[in-house]
Amino acid sequence: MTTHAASWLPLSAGERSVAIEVLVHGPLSRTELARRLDLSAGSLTRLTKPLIESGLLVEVPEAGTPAEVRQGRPSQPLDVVAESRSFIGFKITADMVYGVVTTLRSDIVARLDRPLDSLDPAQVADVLAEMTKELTHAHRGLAGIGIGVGGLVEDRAVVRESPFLLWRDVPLAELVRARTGLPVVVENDVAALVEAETWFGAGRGLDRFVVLTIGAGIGYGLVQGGKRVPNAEEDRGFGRHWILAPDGPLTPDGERGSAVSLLTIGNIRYQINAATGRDHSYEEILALAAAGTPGPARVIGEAARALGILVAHIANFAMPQKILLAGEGVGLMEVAGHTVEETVRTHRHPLSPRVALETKVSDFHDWARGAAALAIQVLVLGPAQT
Amino acid sequence: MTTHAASWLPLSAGERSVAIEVLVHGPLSRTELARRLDLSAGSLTRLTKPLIESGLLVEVPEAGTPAEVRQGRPSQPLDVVAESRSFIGFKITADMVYGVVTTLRSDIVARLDRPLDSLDPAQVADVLAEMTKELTHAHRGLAGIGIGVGGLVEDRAVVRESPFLLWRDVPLAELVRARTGLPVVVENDVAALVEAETWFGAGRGLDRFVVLTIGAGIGYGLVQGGKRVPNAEEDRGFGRHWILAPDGPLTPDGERGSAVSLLTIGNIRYQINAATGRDHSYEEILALAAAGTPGPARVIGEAARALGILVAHIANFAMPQKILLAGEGVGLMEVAGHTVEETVRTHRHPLSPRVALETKVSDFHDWARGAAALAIQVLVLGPAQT
DNA sequence: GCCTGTTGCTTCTACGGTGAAACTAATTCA
DNA sequence: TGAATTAGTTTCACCGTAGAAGCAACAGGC
Repeated sequence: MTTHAASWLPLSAGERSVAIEVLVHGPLSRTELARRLDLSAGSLTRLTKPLIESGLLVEVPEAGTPAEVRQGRPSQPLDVVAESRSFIGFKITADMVYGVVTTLRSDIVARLDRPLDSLDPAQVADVLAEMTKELTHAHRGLAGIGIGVGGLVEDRAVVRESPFLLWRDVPLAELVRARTGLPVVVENDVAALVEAETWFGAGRGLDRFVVLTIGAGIGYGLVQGGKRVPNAEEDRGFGRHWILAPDGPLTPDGERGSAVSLLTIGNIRYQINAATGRDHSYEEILALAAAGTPGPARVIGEAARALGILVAHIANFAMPQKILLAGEGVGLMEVAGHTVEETVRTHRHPLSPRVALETKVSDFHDWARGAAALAIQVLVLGPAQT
Repeated sequence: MTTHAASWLPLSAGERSVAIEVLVHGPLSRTELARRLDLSAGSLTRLTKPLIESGLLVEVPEAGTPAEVRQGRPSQPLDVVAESRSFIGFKITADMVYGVVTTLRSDIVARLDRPLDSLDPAQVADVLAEMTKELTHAHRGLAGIGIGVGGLVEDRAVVRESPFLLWRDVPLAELVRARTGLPVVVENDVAALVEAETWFGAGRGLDRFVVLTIGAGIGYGLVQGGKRVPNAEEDRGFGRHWILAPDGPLTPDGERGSAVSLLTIGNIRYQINAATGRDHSYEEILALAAAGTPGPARVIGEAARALGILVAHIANFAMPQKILLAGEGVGLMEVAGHTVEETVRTHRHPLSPRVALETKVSDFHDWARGAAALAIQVLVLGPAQT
């Protein structure tokens, strides 16, 4: 079970679609795969054989449902050998690198963080290489590295511009590849999270899907036809000009009443500080709001209504089958989720279906996991597609 | 050149893609087609041969550009014989039926309107059959009929519910087919317009495309991956709950400050009437606003700003490559287009690309043309796909 | 005028992926 | 124990495709 990643890379189109279907949708029998992919039973025997021989798939002993007793020969589900390959994901912030090791299924099996003393690209690459080395000891079969960075990334390799890291035109993928010898994929952090959720998370199998992240900034990712719509020009300037409440608060960052002003953690803290003169953490503010303290309750209430309007707009105009709210700043859903849902309702046609809204408070390891998922994609699909 | 539509219907997947490419993107040489469809030159010879033999395609004598002198054997462009088939499109309103005859290219070659005395389905079908008969005399090779109806349409055949026509569960396609013997496609009018624009109009060849219609109501059509996203549940209730100006006007129809209140023809006239006590036509109001008359100028200005916000939202969240404004109520673009564009800009990130906005004041014949285009699609693609 | 280079299209052939049908395998049920 | 049922395999014939070679039609240089 030692790795030689290239051995299963040259997959034919048919094999690839089988691999992806099993990878994303869990154990599936050949018959079920034939149904889903619209192929004949014979083709499935042919396509699965090399995948099993290469060790990517295995026959598993009939997934858990002995309750359902059916007549006839029992099916023989196939599953990916999730542990056969490992992937590393990094999320780089201004002062820390967060790292995870995941399986082929994008399950996190290890975490490792490291402070950043310098933002010099070479030194950052050194840190990543050291972390990789450390992780290699514990996890065999490392097949690739994914790196998520806030900023504009080109060709999944070069950081064209990152205001947070003060980088311009840094060939990060090459720097890390040279130090580790592993294939490296670099991507904008939001984009990576969106891809990961599309393949392995809330957006699994969906055609139209939106990820909205709230944290230090606002992130927006649109998926259609199972593919993320690229939006090269914007990167993370999202939400600065999405005016949700024309007479909303004025903050240091973002237009008056914009999504950024109303929803980002920094600006919510700023509003509380401006109103009370005291500095509170985001969690404290949520707790105060939940307890009914007037100031925080007002700010959080306003944020919830703004979020409701935002979600309604997304649902009305992009028509996704599901919207995922992610990031560190979606805690307000717990405190004011009902306000959000109510606001969504008033901004939607009564006959339109309820918006499938999923909330996932994510930490930096989730962002790192997103980057690792990208490495999985590239390895399975080959560098070309996606 | 007489018709037997079925003769070229059983197209293979390859032939169909060639037919569509030529149909939608004008005369193309075999080499150019090979490039676009990613096929070999040999395949193109094979695929085009039966299409030419069946009379769907012809070789045309090198399209107009003698300026461009290239070395080597000149290419031999192929084009559809647009006149080889005719299609009828109908748009049914509460008091009129608007009809057009189009070519395969969706060019209108004739128009014919008829008042409706009764809304009884059978009598309406009688009128349509009569009009069809009349049109048959002048235009040979009639291959199909498309019908656009405001309301909810199922399976492209049955009008499930139309508040305008007071219909429920009317099998209109069957009624008309039985009377004419021609294949009939029924569709919601906005959906038909969207399809037509996607194939033959502003959205030609685009992946992501939005049509926003303004008239008696608001219509919204989203196209992704070249396909219209179905939105069965809503039909034409669009925009009633899209709040664009929270303190906007209150009207008989639509929520306060909604797109419907601010933009539809009826509600703009209502606002002017409420303010001045006098009744004006939409065109008169636009003229008054253009002349600077305070009341109309204010209402139209407010409408333009609302439209700008709406367009910005669509651009921000659905990220289309182009937005088409259509319908009878887009005349305000001529009067206040700059206000719209300016408002769009302030609601978008400065680095995001300008929204490709196209305006097309359409009359009822354009709606009928949309329905005819649907008939073309169904005939070329076969009844299954789309 | 003629040769050459270039580009477009056609013909022919070998190949690979596909489904249909016949067959084997493993189970339930009577 | 055998019939019915469902899963998976093997074999084979069939297309659709690309690739190579060849033919066709033009421009440019001599």
